[in-house]
Amino acid sequence: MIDHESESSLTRGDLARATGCNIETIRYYEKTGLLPDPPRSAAGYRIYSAAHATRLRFILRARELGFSMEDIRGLMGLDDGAAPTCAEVKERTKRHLADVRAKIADLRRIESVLAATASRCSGAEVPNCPVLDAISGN
Amino acid sequence: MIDHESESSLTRGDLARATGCNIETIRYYEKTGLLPDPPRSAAGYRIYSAAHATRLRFILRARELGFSMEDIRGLMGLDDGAAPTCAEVKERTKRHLADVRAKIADLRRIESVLAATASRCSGAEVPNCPVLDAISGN
DNA sequence: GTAGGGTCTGTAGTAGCTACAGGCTCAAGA
DNA sequence: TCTTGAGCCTGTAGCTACTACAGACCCTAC
Repeated sequence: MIDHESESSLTRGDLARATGCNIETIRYYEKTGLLPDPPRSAAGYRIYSAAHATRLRFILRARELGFSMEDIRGLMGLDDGAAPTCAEVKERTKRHLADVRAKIADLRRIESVLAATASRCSGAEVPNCPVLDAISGN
Repeated sequence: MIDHESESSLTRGDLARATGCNIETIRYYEKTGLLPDPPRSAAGYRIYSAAHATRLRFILRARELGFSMEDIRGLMGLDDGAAPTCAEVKERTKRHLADVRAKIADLRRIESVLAATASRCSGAEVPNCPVLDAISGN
């Protein structure tokens, strides 16, 4: 059906394998507009090009860096139709970086509480559990 | 309807105010079994006791520490019907602590990439954006 | 009596996927 | 040529942990 000799003509499965992305995720990104609807074969099969693969890799990398789909839409200029300026990208990145740092701070606080209470715990079959007490606020 | 002079007879709104928990969240916790179904007044209004408030505070504190609802169910002995031993609690806490540390490590990796790329970004209206290049893998 | 708040139920929405069911299509082997 | 199995198609439901309604009921105070 699809010419597999041409390197830039991919089925959904091909694209999934080429990018390591779950095949259902690709459909999801299309549904939400992160990926454009690809052209179809006569039988209705999606036909992806190398450009789709490049764009999907961008999305996946941005997701690895913790950007939300909303952020990614912005980074790709899908929110207002125009490619964002470098200044806009920097602004978005800085906002995201601040979020990441806030999350790290939260988790560190949690970590220290957990580590402290777990270390006080004998692990024996005693009635008083320091972990449960700590959660209860005793 | 409900005797507000007795300190351990609360409506859903009372309980929400007393614990700082969203009123809808209380219903959600009941639906999922984290909180027991309270008795009802003649008109069908829920009547909570001080025990409910204590239990809800435990749940909220555990959530603050990042425990999942599944974890909390375990900590309260709702998964197998019996209160967990101290050893079981310690084990759960250690597993959760490992998760938290893994998340911190992830976020730190993300943070360093974001900080490095953002700092390379001029913020000018130039065509080449170091952030987008970094995401693209260039 | 009535106005206002509170409460009740059920349902739908959020993010970011993931996992089917049931049907169609395609390529390869007998 | 027929069949078999893999792949693709669509729509829908599930996940976590909530949150936000609508529309009906109830309770209290004036």
